[in-house]
Amino acid sequence: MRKLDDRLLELMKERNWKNMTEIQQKSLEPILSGKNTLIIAPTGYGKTEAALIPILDMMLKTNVKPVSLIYITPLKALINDLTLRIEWWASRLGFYVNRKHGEVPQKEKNLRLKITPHILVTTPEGLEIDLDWATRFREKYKNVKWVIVDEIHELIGSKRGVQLSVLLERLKDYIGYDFQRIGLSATINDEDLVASFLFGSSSRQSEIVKVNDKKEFELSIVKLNSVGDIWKNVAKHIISSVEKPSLIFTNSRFLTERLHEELEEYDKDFYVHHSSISRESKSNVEEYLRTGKAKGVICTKTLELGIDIGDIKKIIMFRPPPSVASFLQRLGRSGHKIYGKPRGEIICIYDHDLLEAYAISELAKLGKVERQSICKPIDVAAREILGMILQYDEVEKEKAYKILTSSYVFRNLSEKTFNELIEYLAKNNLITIKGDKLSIGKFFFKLWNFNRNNGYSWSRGFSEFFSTINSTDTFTLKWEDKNIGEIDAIYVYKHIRSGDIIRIGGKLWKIIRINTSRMVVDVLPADKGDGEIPVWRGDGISKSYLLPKEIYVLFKEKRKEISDIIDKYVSRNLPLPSPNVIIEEKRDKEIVYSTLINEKIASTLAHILLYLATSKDSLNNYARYSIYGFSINYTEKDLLEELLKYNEKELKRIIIRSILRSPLFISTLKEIQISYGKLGKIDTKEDKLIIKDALRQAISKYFSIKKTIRFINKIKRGKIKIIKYDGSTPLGDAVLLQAPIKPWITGISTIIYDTLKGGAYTLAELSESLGISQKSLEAKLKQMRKPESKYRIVSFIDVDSRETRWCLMEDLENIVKSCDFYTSFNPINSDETFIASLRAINSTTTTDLIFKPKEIIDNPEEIIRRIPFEEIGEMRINDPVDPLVYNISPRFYYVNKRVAPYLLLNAVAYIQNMKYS
DNA sequence: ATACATCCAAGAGGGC
Repeated sequence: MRKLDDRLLELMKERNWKNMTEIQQKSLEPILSGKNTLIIAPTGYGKTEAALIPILDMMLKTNVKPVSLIYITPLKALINDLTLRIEWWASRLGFYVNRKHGEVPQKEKNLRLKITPHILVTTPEGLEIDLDWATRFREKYKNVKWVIVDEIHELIGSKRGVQLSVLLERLKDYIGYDFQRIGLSATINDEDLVASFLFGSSSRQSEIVKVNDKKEFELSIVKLNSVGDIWKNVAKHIISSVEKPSLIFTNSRFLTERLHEELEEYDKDFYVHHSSISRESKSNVEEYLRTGKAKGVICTKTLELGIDIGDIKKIIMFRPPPSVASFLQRLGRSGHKIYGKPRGEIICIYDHDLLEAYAISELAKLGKVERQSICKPIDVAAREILGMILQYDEVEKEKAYKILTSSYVFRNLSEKTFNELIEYLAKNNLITIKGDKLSIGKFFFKLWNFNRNNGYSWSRGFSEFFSTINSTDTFTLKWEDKNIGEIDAIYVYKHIRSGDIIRIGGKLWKIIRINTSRMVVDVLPADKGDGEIPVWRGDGISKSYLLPKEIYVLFKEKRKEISDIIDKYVSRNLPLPSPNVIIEEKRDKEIVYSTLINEKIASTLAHILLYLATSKDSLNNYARYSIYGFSINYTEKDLLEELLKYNEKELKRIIIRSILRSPLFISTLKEIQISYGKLGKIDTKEDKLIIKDALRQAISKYFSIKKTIRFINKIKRGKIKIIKYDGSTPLGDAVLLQAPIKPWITGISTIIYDTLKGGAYTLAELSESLGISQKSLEAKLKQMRKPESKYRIVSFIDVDSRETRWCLMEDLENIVKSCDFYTSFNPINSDETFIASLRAINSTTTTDLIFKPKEIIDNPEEIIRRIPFEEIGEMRINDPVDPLVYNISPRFYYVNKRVAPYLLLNAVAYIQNMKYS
């Protein structure tokens, strides 16, 4: 074996290294001989040094010029950590290191132009920015000899990974050198796939090195008694089982907060960590872990990967993780020292939790991990074409196509699709095609605007162009100048009012002010009160495809750990759960088909049933799906049976149509259309390219057409048996716990109706949550208050904020009674006398009614009786002694007389509020 | 009661 440079050996001594770890030794040879290398080992095995040390050795031995090495890693926190770690070695050898991500101070970033770093640590987005936009620094990249991609398993299945794979090809083409590629990864299923993905068009020899991963771990699985207060039981159990310091993983942000609320009753040394609390609070919590202050930290996936958080004694998982990969990552956060054995516990609540827990632990022991799937998102190709044009000003078609197809992901992108794509981009003026040259189109910098405040309402910040991650609207919680956390905008609009107490980051906060234009909620610390925990909306975590198969094995082997569940089937004379049996359970409002099934097949079937139900029934239908089956709330007919009548061709058509109707497809469409430069409504003819791409992306993520057809064929042939049962099963119960899916209804008024339901919103809030401009929304709202509207709405004045709010007519009575709008409908003085001026629709004469607010409060029916027409065209109030009131009185248009009393009270409350305060 | 996470302008020119 080649001898490492003496200076490196010295440094190892300085670090007190007796030996290099196994993975470090194994990596030396392939890297030193210039091979592209994929290094696979669990966290904590020293993978970074395994790649770094041989590269530093080569850097010492050859006369390298900066930038020599690019180190790419997916998280900002990792960049900060790694920079220090790399700097330790590099600075002692005379090499400069620089980091780049969105939160690095400008000053530090500017430094790299003065002193070019030998090693640059950044994200995929950071590389994108440099190639596309950093005109000067880009030149320095021409010296790059090595690229390391860290945590590659985190990138591979996502658009970020696709983006990176193209970027590497762009880099290679730009510098004209086939640099050496090194990937670092945790245990993965398909090593060869990851390798091809990373190595792309490089013609270097390649090698995969890995350590024989010991799958040893200590794991206990407990099921808690669900009698009594389940939260108290969980808290008590955790208190008895926790070992300082522990990580307590949950599967949602809500649950981390909820669990903390219970645990802090027993012990103050528990903390919360998830993505919606501020960076500052997160780093505090991480510090508490390292210093030993924290007994336990309750967290989500945020702590699955990332920076060193010290020695964790025990991992507690509150309900099973969604996949084996995630289980191993979570467990791997304990026993971090190389030969330490990870120790953990899974707390189960439901029967199916127990099934998943045993299945996951079994799979982990067998060394089975989920396979990654790579899809071919054309929207990312579009972005990369644009990136190349930014880089070169002008790019030949041929060159753009060649670079794209040299990446592993787009290797099969046909010339036809490529041409369709660039012609479409040209049509939308994102690019201009002149002969065989592509250049930037006049719409590009309007869409990707430099100054969002001066831009059009639809324009995006230019910086967003570099990221493939789409972000949702959120409000930032601020206490004075400090960021506390973030809450979904929709949740703020629907549930938060000033004065409320909320719980976030494990602390209570009082809402002081909601600023919708700055998207900021001002809060103050509160020390008591029942804090409401916000709900954040995500995509839904899908469960591993390995689970239903492995759970079937557990049942086949009649494992004693799940004997309670087996008994429930045996005692009901039912066959044990299997992929070959569907138990059709008639439940309260829905039919549940319980079985063991791939989640994507279940999802496809649920969507088909929903589609069939909505075409027969109403818009109130919903369906559910999970690995335990699917359900539909339509009981008139057996829709699954009906499905068996169709032939394969018809089936396929129905499946596509159901998918096109699903919110999953629609949101995918909305997400990607911006990359194509398409704003507003999609046209089924004009925008076929986007529709096709969205359909393919949605299908690969959420559905499975082929497998579903095969599944239905199996039912037809009797290979899958359907058993009707007039009762319930544990798997059926699991299906009913899933959130229902609802049809996407075209037609803006239904969407407005759905959004308004149960609440009252301002125009700005509605426009924000619906993504419709205020102007067109207002026109629609005015239409919807007219008597002929299917969904009747009304507006009133929110006296506290003096804004107009809109709500459903049917909801007004409840809103009047709710404490949220108390001041808006309860006049300060209800003994004053007012005159209501009413005009009928299409009439010019007005009728006046004299009333005191008190009379309305006491007997609203009386004033309704005095109104001479059913529908009021215009209504406002007057004061017999103060004629000015008429001018400031709010006007109400198209009001049904049944709700008029409430609006009169609203007008009085508003006027008195103006007069007296 | 419900369903996670990640990312996001360079660099010239002016003022002190």
